[in-house]
Amino acid sequence: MLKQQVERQNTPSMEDYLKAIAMLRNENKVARVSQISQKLKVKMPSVTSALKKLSDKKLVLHQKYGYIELTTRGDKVAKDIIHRHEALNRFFTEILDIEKETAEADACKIEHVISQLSLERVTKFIEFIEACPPGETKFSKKYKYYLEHGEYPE
Amino acid sequence: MLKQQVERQNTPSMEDYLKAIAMLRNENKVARVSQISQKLKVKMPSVTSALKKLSDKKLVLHQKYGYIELTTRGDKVAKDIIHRHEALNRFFTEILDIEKETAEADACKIEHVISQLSLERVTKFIEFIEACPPGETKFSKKYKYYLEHGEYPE
DNA sequence: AGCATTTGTTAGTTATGTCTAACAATGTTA
DNA sequence: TAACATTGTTAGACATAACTAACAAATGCT
Repeated sequence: MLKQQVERQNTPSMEDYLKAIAMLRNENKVARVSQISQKLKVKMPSVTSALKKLSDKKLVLHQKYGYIELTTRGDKVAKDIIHRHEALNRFFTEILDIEKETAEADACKIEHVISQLSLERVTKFIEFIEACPPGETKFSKKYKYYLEHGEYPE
Repeated sequence: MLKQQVERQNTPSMEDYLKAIAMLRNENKVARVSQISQKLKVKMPSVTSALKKLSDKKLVLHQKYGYIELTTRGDKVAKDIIHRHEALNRFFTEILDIEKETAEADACKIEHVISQLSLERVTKFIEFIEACPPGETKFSKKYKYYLEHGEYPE
């Protein structure tokens, strides 16, 4: 799988910028400084300086007043983060039954720090729970019952 | 429960120091600068300056060249972090079957960023899995089978 | 007691990553 | 096209949290 190559010389902040750029590109076709600024809730000069850093690291293409694009490498990193985010988000909402906003917020933090291995296991765990065979009541259903009543369903 | 009072005006770094002090106190009776330094893998001047900050915030008691103690407030914060750590660690090792070192490392990161709500749900989830009624094979066993064989046990 | 070692502190540097204020380029529109 | 608004950049400040080098206190040993 070789995901190691993609990992952890990037700070959480850098990862957030890459993720934002990738998401804006999908939504709007182009990423602009103002939009990244809005999405990440930082001021524009922070974006400019982050872009400089990411350019130096060959993760984005950007020249003064110009459009912003991810390099192939940047895109790989962004996709990896988005993937981590989605796995965690699913785990929190679908398995732990956590409300959307909290799940989002937690995924946004944890995606930057969780190890590849744990993420893979989380993914497998979701698969496992969803793959529950027809005869049995889904674990998630049982868990939700347990959450409400404090004991196993009959 | 009022755990909110205890949360998130403390940086990850501060939380690490408080945790280390609490743990050393339990192991050794006294926390010393050199030991905190070793445990957190930072140099001693970093510890000194962190202690100054924590003193200002009334989380530790410390005077020059003297012993280091947690205040009541500091102790509460430390206990909360240790509790988060333990819950996450159990989840990773017992539920996801992740190896000790990775589980530890991930818990150490995630304990600083996970929300109270998600942590509570993780705890409940562990309870739920362990509380599996006598008749049924434990979920964790089934999951481990699934991990190895890629499909549900018969 | 006196010297050496260990432990702790101070001062000052560095790296991130944010911010504000001021300026510059771009775009819009009358 | 000139004026204005929006967008982006630069310069410089600030906070956090680490570091090294140099010094000071405490401890241990003979």
